[in-house]
Amino acid sequence: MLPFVCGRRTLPVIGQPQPERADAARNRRKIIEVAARMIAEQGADDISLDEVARVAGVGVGTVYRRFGDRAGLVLALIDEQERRFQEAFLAGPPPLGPGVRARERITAFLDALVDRVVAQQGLFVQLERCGRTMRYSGPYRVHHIHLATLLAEACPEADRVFLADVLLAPVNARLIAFQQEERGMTIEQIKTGLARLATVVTRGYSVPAEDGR
Amino acid sequence: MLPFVCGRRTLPVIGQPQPERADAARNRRKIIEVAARMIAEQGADDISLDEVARVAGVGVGTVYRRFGDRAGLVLALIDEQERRFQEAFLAGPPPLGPGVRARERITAFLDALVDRVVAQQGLFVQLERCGRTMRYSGPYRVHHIHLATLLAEACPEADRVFLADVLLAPVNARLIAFQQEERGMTIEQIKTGLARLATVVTRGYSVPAEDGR
DNA sequence: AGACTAATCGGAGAATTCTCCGTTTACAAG
DNA sequence: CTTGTAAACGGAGAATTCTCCGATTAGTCT
Repeated sequence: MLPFVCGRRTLPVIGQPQPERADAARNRRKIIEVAARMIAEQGADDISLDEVARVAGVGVGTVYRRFGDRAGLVLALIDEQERRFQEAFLAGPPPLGPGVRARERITAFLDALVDRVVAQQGLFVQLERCGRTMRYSGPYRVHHIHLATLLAEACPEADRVFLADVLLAPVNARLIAFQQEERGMTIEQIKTGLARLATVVTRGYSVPAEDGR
Repeated sequence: MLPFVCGRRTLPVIGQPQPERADAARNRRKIIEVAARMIAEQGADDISLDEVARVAGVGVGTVYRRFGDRAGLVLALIDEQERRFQEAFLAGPPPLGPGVRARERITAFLDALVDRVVAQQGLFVQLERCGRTMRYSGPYRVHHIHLATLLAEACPEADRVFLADVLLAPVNARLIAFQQEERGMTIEQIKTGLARLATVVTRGYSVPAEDGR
């Protein structure tokens, strides 16, 4: 799976990445368009790549050449909104962007991340269903680095790499769906819970644990 | 998927659950045996149910009749060890079983759960790959109730239902695999991190959050 | 323009998951 | 032992994901 395809283009052996050929770029755009429309109409499940290819007027091989596999296409669709989100928390207005203390930004980030996941819930669920490492590729790594950086500022004592994984773990498309459907929780309740968690954690890690661990 | 199959037997319309017919029980056992052996030999990925059926000497239809789908078979294999684990934390010796204060049991439980997931890591990963609600079925619910009960004792102020989800979220086969392979963490480090998290959280939730949330 | 080459195209087909349904079998009642 | 019937069997086949490779085309170099 995904032997050479990475992000937008095939990796060159060495040197400058060459642009995609015109027909390839056209097909990429067309496939993304069609897939996005079909998902908007009938949900992210039950989308067969065969059908996407047929509607887009290309062969199945082309879909797989462009995106590697199902997860690759899903990730491409996620990436569209992801870029905007990343800009918001990296350079947008506070409290999501810089300008306030780290603790506040952590809460704002988790809050926005919940919205982010809910906005493309079906796609995020698909991402987990697919290729095995996709869950922790691309967007996850960016979120992790960002959160770990904020944690370093909020509680320097903590193991920020592990703690960032911990805080990101509950912001999971399937868990959120489960909490909504089976526990009857609202998004607001989930956000509130995460905010309190972040407060407790950032505060708690500033003092050593009682058993020294 | 899984229209009638639930746990070990087909649901009767009403009244006492009837035992499986002899041939059905024999096939169930044989399929589980064969699947377990194949997984021990070649890993949990790359197990085709067609092949399991062929080796077990039954038709594919039988496999699906017994277990509903791939996830059902995976869950059945998980259940074998799960029962022992549940006995251990419900009625076994402390600190996993009863006899010490809740905080200690929470740490012991997370510790044991990590071992539990690692012991059948491939199967747990499969479980997430498969049917969409399987991740939060069976074992998860039991773990959640147990942890929520302990949390109620350790920090009565907290929203124990949500908090239990939060503490269970990082004990995830794929996340652990990712932390091991890509972050170079050891199981020991993960356990230590979770223990500290549990300490911080149970301690922190005993006092109200600063912003009142 | 013409030709060369490397990238791309596309669909047939392999592998896999799961469904359907005609046939067979267990087992309980007479 | 026979018979009735509900349950189980099993394999053909539908649907889907992904691979392979001969045919085609875009872009470049004379």
